[in-house]
Amino acid sequence: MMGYGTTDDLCNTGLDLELGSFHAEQKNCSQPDRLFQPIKKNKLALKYDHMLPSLTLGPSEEVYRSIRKKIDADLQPQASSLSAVSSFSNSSIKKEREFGVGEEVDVERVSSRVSDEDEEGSPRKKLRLTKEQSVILEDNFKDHSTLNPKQKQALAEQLNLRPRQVEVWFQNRRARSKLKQTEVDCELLKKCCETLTSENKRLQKELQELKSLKLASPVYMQLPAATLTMCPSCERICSGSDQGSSTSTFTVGPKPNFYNPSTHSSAAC
DNA sequence: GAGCGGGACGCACTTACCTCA
DNA sequence: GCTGAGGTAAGTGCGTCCCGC
Repeated sequence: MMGYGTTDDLCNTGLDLELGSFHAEQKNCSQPDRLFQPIKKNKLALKYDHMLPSLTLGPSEEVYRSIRKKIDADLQPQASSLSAVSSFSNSSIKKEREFGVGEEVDVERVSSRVSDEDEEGSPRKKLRLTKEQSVILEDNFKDHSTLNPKQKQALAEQLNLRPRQVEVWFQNRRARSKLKQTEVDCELLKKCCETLTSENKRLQKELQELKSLKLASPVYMQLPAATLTMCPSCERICSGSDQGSSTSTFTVGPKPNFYNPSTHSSAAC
């Protein structure tokens, strides 16, 4: 996202933090996605799918365990690295993942928002993505922070996850990214605020000094202000028209930082 | 062409689970 | 073993956009 300048850049030339542009970027990215319309499904059915009684043709938990044991023994060496290491902490959900990948993909084509909750309505369990899966997802996120349905599907197949899981991961990743960016923005604004505060104090002080100076010696104040410059190193105010002339300089103290870089020339001192 | 309903999608907020100190 | 904090996958509700009628 957008290039951030240094704190100094921001504070000296105006604030340009572009807060919120991440959002805009997201929106723009997501627009083309909608050109691709997947097969649609009734919204209500979608929303309450997980509450409907379900008929499954899968094995019971006990049967599953025995089958699982055998499959583990038979297929362990051939299992893909991704599916083998990625795991839910709950065996029943693990069953769903490892037995029904092909079916799940078909279901997801119909709806990307079907709950991952298993048919028995058991409480959700947490999937931990493997390091490899995370790395691949991160790589894809670097390329594009949003996915179109085709990309989602492809990635899901590559990672042996459900498209919904890929979608959720991207959503959460975008949220994390935004949060992180907000923190960075916040820090920048803080620093900027501090800089402006100190600058304000300094200017107030200078104003006070100039006011007292005006009262003390009104002579040089009769000169047009635009013709006055001050060298910060030697602390002398010079008339712009006769720079270099020692007769027209005024020494002011203690340390008024009254200096215009655009008109300043070190030769004036 | 305007209006409307529905689907898809993203985001904000929240919950629930897991890990670790 | 218990506990609280932090991380994160997943659920929910809402707003917006697009499309078909």
